[in-house]
Amino acid sequence: MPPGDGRAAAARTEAEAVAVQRLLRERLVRDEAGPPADGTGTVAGVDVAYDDERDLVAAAVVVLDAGSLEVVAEATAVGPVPFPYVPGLLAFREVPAVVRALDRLAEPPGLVVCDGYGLAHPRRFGLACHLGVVTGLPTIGVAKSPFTFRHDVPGTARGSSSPLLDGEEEVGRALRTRAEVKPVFVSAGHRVDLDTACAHVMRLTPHYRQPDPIRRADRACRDALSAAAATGARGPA
DNA sequence: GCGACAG
DNA sequence: ATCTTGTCGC
Repeated sequence: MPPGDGRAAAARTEAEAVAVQRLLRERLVRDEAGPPADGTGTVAGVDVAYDDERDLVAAAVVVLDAGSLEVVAEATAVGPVPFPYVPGLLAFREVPAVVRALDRLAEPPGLVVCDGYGLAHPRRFGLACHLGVVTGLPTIGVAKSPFTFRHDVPGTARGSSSPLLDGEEEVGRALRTRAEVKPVFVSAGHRVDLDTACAHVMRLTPHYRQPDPIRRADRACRDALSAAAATGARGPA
């Protein structure tokens, strides 16, 4: 499917969503290393906030220069909530608004960092994989909890990691981005391998546990949601 | 069947 | 995700 064709990934029921995942998964590219984590190019963070009372979802994309980590572009999108929260089907709730926000950028980012999982998923097709296949962009997932997977506690030094395991299979990595602080859970998405994903996450976490682009996107989508809720509007004026 | 379960 | 004060530490 062509990049930006978000509607092709829509679903109304859980069974339909699972079927869509299985179809989209065939388009997942796993044999590319991904953009080098050497400070060149741009990296975007995406995140979404909800107001279920008002049936509003707000997505934000914040694009940073990969070297300086300064913001070079930003976009948001607001709309109705398209799908309930179902573990394993988060993408159907988040991806449509994120795709609309990405479409508003003048230039596509070199890498997209998602707040959630990629291959670390019951059907190996988490949010980051889904967004990557739908947009064609390289993606990785960075989650704050281990979901259903197990892992040994990594060393306490920044940069220590241990495999995130589904049985014997390494589906991601518990990566300590700050000494003495809970690790984050990194997994590959589309067109990026796990080692490269972890290297990017290290570069993107000079100060905090979570990658800078994610933190900025988190703030931006909350702001966009507040503005939309106050106005009663579903788009910028 | 029951519980656990990214955001 | 979201509801929410103070508190500890750099």
